[in-house]
Amino acid sequence: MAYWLLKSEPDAFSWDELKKRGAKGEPWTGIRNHTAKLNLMKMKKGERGFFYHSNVGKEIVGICEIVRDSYPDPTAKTGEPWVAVDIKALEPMLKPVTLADIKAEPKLSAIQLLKQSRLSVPQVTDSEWKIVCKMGGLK
DNA sequence: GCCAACGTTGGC
DNA sequence: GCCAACGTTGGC
Repeated sequence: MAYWLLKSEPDAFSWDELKKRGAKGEPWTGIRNHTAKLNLMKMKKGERGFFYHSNVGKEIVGICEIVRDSYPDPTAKTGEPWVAVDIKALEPMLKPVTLADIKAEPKLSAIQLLKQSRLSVPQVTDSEWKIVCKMGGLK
């Protein structure tokens, strides 16, 4: 079981909007970066990710679940290699975990979110996942 | 194949 | 609004 972090600017697509999609979820399209694409391709149905609001908020607001393995991104031009997955909202953080919180936690100093701040789909390790869940008030 | 120029992302 | 990081493009 791998864990992920999905960045979204809430002005473009927020956690609340994802929640409104319900169990059907939402296609996660528009990734145009090869590192992020490789991560999308590794995602398997049933795996989980943190939903992070970039720019506005800068905090992890909830947990989402991958509900469909990667498939060709319908918003890509023909012949382009980009892929998408579908995700749905699983549960909100009881307390959002901010970027400042993450930076202030020594155990999270190696998290890819901090190491590669521009990567829109970084991976999260098992131990990082547990720490952030705890910080967010979840078991 | 190198590297300068440029564009984009995202934190501050 | 600025700037650092970094990916991409294009000239050589």
